[in-house]
Amino acid sequence: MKALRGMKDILPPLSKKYLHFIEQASNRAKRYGFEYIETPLLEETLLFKRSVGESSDIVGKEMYQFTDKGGNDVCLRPEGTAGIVRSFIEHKLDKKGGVHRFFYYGPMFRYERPQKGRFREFHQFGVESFGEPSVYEDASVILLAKDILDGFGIQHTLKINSLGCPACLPGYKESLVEFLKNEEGICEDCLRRRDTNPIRVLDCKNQNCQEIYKDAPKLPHNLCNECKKDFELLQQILKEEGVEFEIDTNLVRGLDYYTKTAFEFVSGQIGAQNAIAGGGRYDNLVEMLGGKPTPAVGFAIGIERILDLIEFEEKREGYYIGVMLEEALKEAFNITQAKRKKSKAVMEYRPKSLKSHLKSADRLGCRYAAVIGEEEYKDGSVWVKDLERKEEKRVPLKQFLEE
RNA sequence: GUGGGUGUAGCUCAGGUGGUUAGAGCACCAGAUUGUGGCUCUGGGGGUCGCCGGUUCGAGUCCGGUCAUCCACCCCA
Repeated sequence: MKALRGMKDILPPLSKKYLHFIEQASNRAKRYGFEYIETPLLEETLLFKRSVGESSDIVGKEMYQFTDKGGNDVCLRPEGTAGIVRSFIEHKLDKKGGVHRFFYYGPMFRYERPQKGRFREFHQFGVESFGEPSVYEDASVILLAKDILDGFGIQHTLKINSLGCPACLPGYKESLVEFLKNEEGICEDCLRRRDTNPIRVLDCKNQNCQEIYKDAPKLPHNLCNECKKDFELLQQILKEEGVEFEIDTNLVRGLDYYTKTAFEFVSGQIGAQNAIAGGGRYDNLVEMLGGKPTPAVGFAIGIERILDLIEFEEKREGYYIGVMLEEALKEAFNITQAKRKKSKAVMEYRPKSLKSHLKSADRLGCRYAAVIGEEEYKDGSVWVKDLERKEEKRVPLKQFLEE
């Protein structure tokens, strides 16, 4: 038996790195006022069709979708935002008013061809902020993402763009479609996009298309006054915070729910799948899913892609406890349990040579090796060596337990 | 969904034109050093050579298929 294609077990030492990341990222999110939320991995298919959008590749061809035994059309979540918005509305937080900030992490599922940095089951850490229309919140969310990346010393480039709002985006789409109609030689995908979701042509990877779109109308040049003001203020805030960024007028993101601010953090060190975090504002989504109109902004970080970029070394920690004679086992087990009340303690049940114990203690990453040999057994003491400082001593059991 | 690379020990990989019992290094266990970790030396345990089929007296080696994996396209975190 093997794990399914594109699905990976996370075992040590990688799992240590994983936990470490979650811990650090969670702490940073809490500093910004975000609280933990967990929603089901399985949701009604309709939720993603309505939010992520049927024209997106994610919903169009990458969902793990099936009918459950009750006849419900369900699917494994391909992303985190939709479920949280559903939960936000279901628990009537939209009616309650005020600002609600959540962070989450966990597995997402997309049926894609696996590749470097791309798996069918992958993990995201993300945040969602509801109820705050101020562009300062967009900036906060971006700064939080950057804090997390910087905390791990991850090199990155930040790209930002503004997609506009219902007041200006439709007009832009029209002028873009008009432009596309007069051009020849655009790829088949783009022809399809022109009819379903025209702004998606902007991030087409086809070089020929990009050549053509150089003359296309640009998103930031067609914003309404409010969107324009916000986009400018966002840039100003970022500059004042010393954040480097570039404006990518072709950044549109693959999920249909984004409005206004869109951003992406990319890394040049992890292969073709270079987006390590992405997000933006989605002021219409709560309403689209049946809630009271509520502005919102958030991002998601790809954990696997981050883990590829961070170094994590565990320090020597705790006790290794072993015996050199069978009779001392019970005693050793007792002190192991006692030590576990305060620190890490691992015990070897097989009596063996001191040399062999030290080797094991070293390999297990323990700071101290405590061994009971014949002499210690006789006079109720234990031999302890600090593997880091290379200092050793023989102490009475009682004293050892109090250390 | 499309293209290319790769599947031999826990890991990294050798195994010209088919030929006896399939190898190395690292890792693991033990001993040298009978109470001192990372070094050295010696010994030991480990393999359905991805899987199925074909060719052949004989296949790790050749052929076909299949699966897995990696990388890229695409898409995205």
